Amino acid sequence: MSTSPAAPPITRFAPSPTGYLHIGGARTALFNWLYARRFGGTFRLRIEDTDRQRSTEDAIAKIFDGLRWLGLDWDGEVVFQFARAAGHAAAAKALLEKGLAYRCYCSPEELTAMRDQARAEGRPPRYDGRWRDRDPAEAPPGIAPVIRLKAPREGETVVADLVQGEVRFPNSELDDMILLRSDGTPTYMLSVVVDDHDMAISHVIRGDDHLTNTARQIQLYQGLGWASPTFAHIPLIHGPDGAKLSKRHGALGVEAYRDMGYLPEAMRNYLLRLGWGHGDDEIISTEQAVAWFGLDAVGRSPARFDFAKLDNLNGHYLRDAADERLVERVGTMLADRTGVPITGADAIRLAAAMPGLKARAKTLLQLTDSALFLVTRRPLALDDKARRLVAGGAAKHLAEFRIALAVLEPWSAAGIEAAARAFTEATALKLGDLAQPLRAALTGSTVSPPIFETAEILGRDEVLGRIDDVVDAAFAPENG
RNA sequence: GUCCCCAUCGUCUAGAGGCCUAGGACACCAGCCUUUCACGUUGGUAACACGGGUUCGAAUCCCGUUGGGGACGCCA
Repeated sequence: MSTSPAAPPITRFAPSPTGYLHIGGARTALFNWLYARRFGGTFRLRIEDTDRQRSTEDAIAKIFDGLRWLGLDWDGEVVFQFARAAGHAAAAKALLEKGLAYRCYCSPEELTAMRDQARAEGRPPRYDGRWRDRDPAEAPPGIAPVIRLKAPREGETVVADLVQGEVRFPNSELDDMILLRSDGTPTYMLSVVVDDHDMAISHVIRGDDHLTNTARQIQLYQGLGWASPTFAHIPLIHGPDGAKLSKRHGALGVEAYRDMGYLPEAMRNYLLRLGWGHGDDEIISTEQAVAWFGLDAVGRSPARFDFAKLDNLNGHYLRDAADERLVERVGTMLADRTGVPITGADAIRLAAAMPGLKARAKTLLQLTDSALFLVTRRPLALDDKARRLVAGGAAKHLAEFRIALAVLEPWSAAGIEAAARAFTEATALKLGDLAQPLRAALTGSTVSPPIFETAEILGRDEVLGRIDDVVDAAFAPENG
């Protein structure tokens, strides 16, 4: 059934630290992590920081944070690619000595002109190999050369991909790529190949935007005389508009999802289902995913990112989450919101209300919103719908019901409910006629956890006070 | 433009020639439950892009068309 590797696989996630860890990268990391964990292998992290201009410390920190938040732990030390530049250059030199690479003295301007002209003439924009067989003696003075791979011009290069199948590229389509820049630093193409080889990476699982690169990289492996790793190119995640989700195009960093109140386990489940499936299963725990994951079930078509489904999954995991964990998160968020730390009676109320609250929220943000009334100081500001509910006769009923509440013993949800039912029976009201205004008075809203339970949690003094606030406002002279 | 990839409900997907009058999930609509909302539950709307083959038989295989996406940097 599931194709298992001959030996424990070694996978890697190799982001470039030029921004945050975006959602597509997160999924790539997840798949690599899952594959390694599934087959008892190793999952490594390599920071591809060879672009010194654009790599930043901040971006590196964000990648670490993002992976940690997602719970994707890596094995061994993080490899920083730039630190290995000398080794990359050595590989290029070796190729040069074998006659499989050459110096090219074209200036960047010359190359741009070459590409522009090709495009203008409807030809593919590629380097024409003008220095491939030219005598280095003809080199113009004062120009530092780049080193290019002398790639085969005949035949084809085939990528045997675990997801995409066998993909063939005519070698005529692949030009002589640059290995070493004129300043002697290695390019991405050279670095990945050398590093993946040196790190003994067995499976390269990455976005399929790298598929064409793979053909070139295979040429490099061949030139270096190394065996290629196994490749698996997973389809990209697209935005709602169907275009590639990238840093430049609407992709959010994982920390944005964290801040929007999504749980890491929900993210993992959602990302897993984008491009991978296991029959009709939808809710898949990470443990289950580790047991089931395989590259043969990865689809080949791109998927669009859909917040509605993420919300649904997050709601599920929220309901599943331990109350203490949610209390801690929501407590912090409430404190940020109100500027007052959640302690004492507020903390007790929040903890008591959590089971009822979490059943109704899709995100931690919503959960925080819905918990706000618990820690808000009187008098509460009622929203429009709530205000309408306590207008007129309802306030009178509340005032009357308050009398019963004031002497109710013991103070419990069941007791309050019994009192409410007795009250409505005696006054020929429907339970909702009392419960809804009560909800409005106690929570300032028309939506909340079960109101009798909520009343118990709030405590008698607070409940009576909140009722008084509403009743007083209703009967204040200026309000008629 | 050239090369490469993709194509099942709005979205994520199941489907590896007959089990498909195409299944599930999200979203949406209606009902039930109910003190509100949510959960849960019942039912509903909704898809094999198109055209040719191959075959007794095609969502599944082949070709083409169309549509979408990706790659074409001294970025990664």
